[in-house]
Amino acid sequence: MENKTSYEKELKALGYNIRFFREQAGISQETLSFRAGLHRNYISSLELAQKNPTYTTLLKLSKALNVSLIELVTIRGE
Amino acid sequence: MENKTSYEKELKALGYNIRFFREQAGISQETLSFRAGLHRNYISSLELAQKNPTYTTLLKLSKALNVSLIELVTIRGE
DNA sequence: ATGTGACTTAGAGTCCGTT
DNA sequence: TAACGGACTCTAAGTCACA
Repeated sequence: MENKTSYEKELKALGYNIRFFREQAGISQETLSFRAGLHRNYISSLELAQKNPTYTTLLKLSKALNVSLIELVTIRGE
Repeated sequence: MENKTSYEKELKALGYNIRFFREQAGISQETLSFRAGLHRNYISSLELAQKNPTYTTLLKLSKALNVSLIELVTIRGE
């Protein structure tokens, strides 16, 4: 992907949150990928902020992690 | 697109909200498209729930409409 | 168990014209 | 002004191999 200029901060926060909630749930990327119906490598890319997910993908992730969409996209620590 | 089964409801709510906040702001699809840096026809498709925007596109819309992302995706009236 | 690179294909997003 | 159509371009998203 590489969208270095626009919304880099938001994508990084999203990736950080996905990893945070996933580890809090004590599950691997692979397990999350099963639950969300996404590919394991794609989960990895999202956590590393290398991809820009679609709205429905955000919904899948929020459902699989059992957190609200707002929590998923919240920018923490600033 | 056509994703009739999954997240149809959420996409319709999003489209409805975009239109609602746009009309509340008293601006045309074209004006909104300028502000958001998106194409006029694409705004139309989103309002009609025919497209599934990316995360950064949601952010552009929320910024252009001057509403929070949460307000944009809230499912009302049920 | 996760990251990366290369590749493929479905769909996001643009642009044209017409209703 | 908005909806609709088709034809595009680019990237989201899926799959595989290997580190």
